[in-house]
Amino acid sequence: MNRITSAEAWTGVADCLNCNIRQSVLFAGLEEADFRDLHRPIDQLQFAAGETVYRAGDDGVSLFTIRTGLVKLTHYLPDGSQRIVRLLSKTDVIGLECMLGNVYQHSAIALQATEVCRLPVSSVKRLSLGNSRLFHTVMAQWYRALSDADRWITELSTGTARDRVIRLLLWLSERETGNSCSLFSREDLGAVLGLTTETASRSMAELKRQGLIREHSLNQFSFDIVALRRIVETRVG
Amino acid sequence: MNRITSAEAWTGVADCLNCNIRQSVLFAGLEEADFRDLHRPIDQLQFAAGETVYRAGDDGVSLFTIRTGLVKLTHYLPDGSQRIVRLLSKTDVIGLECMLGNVYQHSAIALQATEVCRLPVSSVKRLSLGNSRLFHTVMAQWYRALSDADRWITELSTGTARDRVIRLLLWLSERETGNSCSLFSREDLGAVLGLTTETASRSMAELKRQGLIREHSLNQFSFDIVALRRIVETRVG
DNA sequence: CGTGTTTTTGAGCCAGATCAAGTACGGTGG
DNA sequence: CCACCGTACTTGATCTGGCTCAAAAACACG
Repeated sequence: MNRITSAEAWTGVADCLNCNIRQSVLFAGLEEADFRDLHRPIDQLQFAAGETVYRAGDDGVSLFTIRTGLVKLTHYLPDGSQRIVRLLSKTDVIGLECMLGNVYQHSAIALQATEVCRLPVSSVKRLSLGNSRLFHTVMAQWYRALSDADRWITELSTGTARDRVIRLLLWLSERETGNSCSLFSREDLGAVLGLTTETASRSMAELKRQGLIREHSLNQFSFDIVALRRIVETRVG
Repeated sequence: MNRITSAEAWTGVADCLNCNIRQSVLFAGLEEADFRDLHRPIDQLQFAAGETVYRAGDDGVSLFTIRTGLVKLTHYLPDGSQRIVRLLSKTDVIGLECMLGNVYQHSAIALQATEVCRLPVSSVKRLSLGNSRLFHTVMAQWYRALSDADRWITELSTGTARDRVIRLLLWLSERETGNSCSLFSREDLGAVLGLTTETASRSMAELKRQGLIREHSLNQFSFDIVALRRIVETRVG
């Protein structure tokens, strides 16, 4: 297997000790000595929107920490359609499952330009046993993934199409700065929310018409977070 | 806090070394010496259907390994209704989140008569750091919870009401012996599948009428697993 | 500037929600 | 033992949000 496949761009060897998002990242708890222990360097890679980080069933030899961007994990259904089971962004780890199994459980595809650090599973396994802080960080990543999955079920798979769209916009805005977010294709939007592409499109159009969201450039939206939150939280009351 | 609350029955101190489901359980990897290390004994508790194991927001001081039975994790929505986010059974661990946070994230309620072992979080934390097998087992539990959540999204929150019901029946039969399962109230059924109670009821009635499932006693169903599987897997083709 | 792709919009239909009765069941008390 | 009651389940009638099928519009790209 080549280090640099057609679908990715190697952008350098990571300098973890001086990482600018280090405090929130998997290797936060490591000491200089630990890094000397790593036999292979940590590579930084870059993916354009639409490029594949890994495919379900691939040999799981690496974990990835997302530095910037947005990645979808998809599960393909027997009929060929996809259901997106998670969206991951800054400081999330993908591929954690290969600390246990041998292969990736989902396909991971970038939805925006995305930068990641690639970590060898073997090193993470070895180091996390002795290092209580890394152990804790790894477990925190599991917890985070599970919490996200719970939110996915309660917020993005429940309620009307309109509400689901709003909750997703709010969710996206949490991981960006300010009251805006950048969205992706209507097809992916539908696959996230368990709706058809048409319904996803209609819901967006409706929100735009009502002035609840504004699109200043292609798929770049801004909105009044408080107002939107009020809409989806006010049920009965 | 009392060791035995009104909603639970203490049934003895667990003898983990001779546990009959030990190979599949959290403390599988522990040695005799480790058990001597535990300051408090491991209690076994029993819950009747409908009783609460813990509530969302409670202080998370214990993990529970399920020995027999079925437990729902629910998330209450602002309007007072519930959405069930996971169903757990034999060898599953609930309350894992309190290895990181301080409180339980969901309410855990028994759907059937349920036996559990109660493990002090502090011990699991302490032991899992030094013991590579326990570390691995704990992580495997996270993985399992996450895989279940993924199935929940793709199988139980997607497709027609009928298909969802069938997938749930198949899911339940996996964790029981043979081609049968015991079900629970229609209200909970709806909360699992994201459907109304009425639709859940109608779907069950329809399956009965079509002879695809048989109810030999109250909420005890048997069916042809292969036939049901064919129904939900055959989409397009 | 034409061609393929994605998004939007329209019209009609249907699955599931809602509202409303009716029925079965388990428990309780006379 | 039976009448009564509360709860859960079932069934019916109607309504509607989202799906389906189809076409137009906007856009991306060579």
